Amino acid sequence: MAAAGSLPSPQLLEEYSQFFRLLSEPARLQLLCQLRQGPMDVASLIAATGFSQSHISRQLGQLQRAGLVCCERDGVRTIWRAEGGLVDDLCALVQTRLRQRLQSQLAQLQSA
Amino acid sequence: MAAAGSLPSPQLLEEYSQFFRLLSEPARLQLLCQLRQGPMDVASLIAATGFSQSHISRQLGQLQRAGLVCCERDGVRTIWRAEGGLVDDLCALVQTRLRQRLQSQLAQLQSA
DNA sequence: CATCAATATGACGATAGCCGCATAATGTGT
DNA sequence: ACACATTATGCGGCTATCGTCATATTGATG
Repeated sequence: MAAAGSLPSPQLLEEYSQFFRLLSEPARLQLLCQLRQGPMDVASLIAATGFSQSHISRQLGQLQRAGLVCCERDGVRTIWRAEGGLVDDLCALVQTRLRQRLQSQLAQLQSA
Repeated sequence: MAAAGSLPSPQLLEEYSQFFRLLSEPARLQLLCQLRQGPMDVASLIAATGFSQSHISRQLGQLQRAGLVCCERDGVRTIWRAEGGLVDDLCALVQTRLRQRLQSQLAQLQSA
C-alpha cells in the first residue's frame, strides 16, 4: 500500500511549481544562500556574486514577492535579509537524497 | 546571529537548481503526484493527464534519471512507480509555507 | 529645491525548455 | 521469423526566462 495523500488540485500544483521554479535558477539560489549568511546590501551582493546590479535587483524582487527575502532601508542603502529557514530545510532534504544516490551508485560499482 | 551554514559550492548549487527545476514543471509534478497514488502504466497516465505519449515518455525519462521514479516491465507494458517520499516532504514544507503566508496576509487585511 | 547615489524597470537579443507530430527502436506473443 | 503493441527519439514551432544596457525612479542630503 503506497497510495497515501490525494492528488493536489491544479492550482496547488501550479503554486508548487512556481515556488520550485524560483529555486531552479542557480543565480537566485546563490543570492539566497549568500543572504543566509547574514543581511547584506546590494553592493556587497554584487561583489560577492559578480552579477550585474539590474540582474540582482530583478532576482531579489522575485524572491521578495515570494516572501523568501525582505529588505529594510539603512540611509541610502537597502539591506536585504533571507526570511525563514524553509530553503535550508528543502536543500537539506535534497542534499540527503543526492548523497544517498551517490552512495548507492558507489555500492553498485563496488559489487560489480 | 542568523548566519549558520556555509555557502554551497557552485557545483552543489547547480545540483540543487537542477533538482528543483525538475519540480518546477507542472506536468512533471503532476505525473509524480499521479504515480504517488500507486504504480501505473503509460496508457493510464495518458488517460489521467491528457498529455501526449511522447511528452509523458520524456518527462518520465527525466524523473527516472533523477531517481524519482522507476519502472518495471509487465509483459508488454511498463509500470511506473514513484520512488521515496522526498517529493511529498518537499511539497509539505512548501504547502506549510504557502499557508503561513496566506494567513499572515489575511491578518493584515483584518487588522487594517 | 537641486543634486547625486542607489535601486528599479523597459527593451531586447540569446538561450533553454515545453510539447506535439511523425517515425524509429524495442520487446512480446503467435 | 513476423506482426503488433508499446515506448523512445529526431525535428520544429512556440513560449518563457535569463542577463545586459540604457534609462527612469526613488529617496537622502546639502
